[in-house]
Amino acid sequence: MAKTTQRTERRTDALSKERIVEAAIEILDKGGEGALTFRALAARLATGAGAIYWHVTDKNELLAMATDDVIARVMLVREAKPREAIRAIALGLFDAIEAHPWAGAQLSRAPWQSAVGEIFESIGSQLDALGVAEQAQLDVASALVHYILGCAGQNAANATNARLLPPGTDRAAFLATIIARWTQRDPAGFPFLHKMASRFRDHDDRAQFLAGIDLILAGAGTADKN
Amino acid sequence: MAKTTQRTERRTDALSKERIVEAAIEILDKGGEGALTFRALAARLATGAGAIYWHVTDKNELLAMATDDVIARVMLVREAKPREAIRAIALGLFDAIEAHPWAGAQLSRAPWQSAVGEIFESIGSQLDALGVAEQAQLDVASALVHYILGCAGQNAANATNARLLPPGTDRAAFLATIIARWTQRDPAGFPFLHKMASRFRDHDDRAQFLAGIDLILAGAGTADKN
DNA sequence: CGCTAATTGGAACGTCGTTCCATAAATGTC
DNA sequence: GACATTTATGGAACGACGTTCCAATTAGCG
Repeated sequence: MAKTTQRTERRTDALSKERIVEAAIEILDKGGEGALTFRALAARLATGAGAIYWHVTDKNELLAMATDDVIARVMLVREAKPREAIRAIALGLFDAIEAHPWAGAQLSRAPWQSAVGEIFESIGSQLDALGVAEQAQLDVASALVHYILGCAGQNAANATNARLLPPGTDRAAFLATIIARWTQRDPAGFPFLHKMASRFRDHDDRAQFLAGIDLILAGAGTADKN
Repeated sequence: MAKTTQRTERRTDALSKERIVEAAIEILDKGGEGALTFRALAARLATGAGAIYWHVTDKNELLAMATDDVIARVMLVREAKPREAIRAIALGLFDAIEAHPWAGAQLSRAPWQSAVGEIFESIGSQLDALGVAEQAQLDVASALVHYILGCAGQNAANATNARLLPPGTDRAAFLATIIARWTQRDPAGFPFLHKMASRFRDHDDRAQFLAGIDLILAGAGTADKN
């Protein structure tokens, strides 16, 4: 018996799921979501498109694996205080999605990905220690995850737009354009947007993201504990 | 002078932005996002693809207009109490997205759409009356909108999956499958998901969505006013 | 070495968004 | 009413994509 089931590498440059995902992430980071093509991937790996399909079933699977890969690196947070742990997880996700916007788009588009399961678990498992009643834990975890996914989608869209805009355009000008477009049709009909326009322009995305997390945690009745 | 700039209809079945958007919505509602094609649209309108491009610049624009159209019908809420107004807007959006899942996907993918501006305004303009401090209004409105967009994307994904699954599959089985897939890799590593699995299965999406809204409003310090 | 199964690379298929263009219909001008 | 001009139409054609197919190559094994 004792079949040597041991997998020996065919050759050093052999294709594998890992190498394919790695190359896909590089392409996505450099060129954005639209740049990931089986042809581009095949060119970068110096092979044909058909060979890739031997290791990967789908473009969906490929995107899912790339996203899981990028997100998993961030979920390793170990903070003692539950409140800080949740904030650290959230901020880690925010930074990861800012670095890899395509992953944000993928998360909000396919919320049943295993990465979302890990996010759910990481956040939810802190709620006990935070003092959230067991009855409310699902609601709180779900609200946090949905809020994070919403921000993820928005960040991804921002990055995509930034890629399409002339490179010199800065963020303030971009936001001003958006608000102008929103309010131009009926200037009197958008008092709130007008009131907020200035604050909108020079706000810090990251700080505002965190403010949303704190808002939800505060709503869970954990304002001044932990 | 007095040029008769008055537009007279070319003929009764003439193409127009309105008719195109209307047909697009019908296709999207019946067949989902993947069914909207310029060819399918041309067939339904009994014309050619090129003719559509005379009225519409892009598929993006088409999807944006369809989404704006479907969302605008919902933003007309007029409630006296600000808290109830926000809840009514949110629930209206939830129902609209459940009826037109493709619109949810589009919203979370393109958050600078004018529909999002209207959502922002509708919600934000209630915060004064709700007693939210002006300094916090942007944070609260932003958290609400992002949460809603996150749920929108998730609902859209659910609907798409439901379309792909065998028609008999019910929601409980689907959720059980997801959770099983999430937790199978390392059963001991996902205590929270296991603890929540049963509650996950038979929860009411709409109620949970509203719970998230209330959570954020509670965090804004408006728990027992209005 | 020779056999089988795993793996490769590239051609080919069908579909999509979009562009192009030769018409046709409405409008403006005399 | 006839002609020129703008507005609008519909279908052919282009290039890119995801995916499938398959002949050729290579690794493992007796």
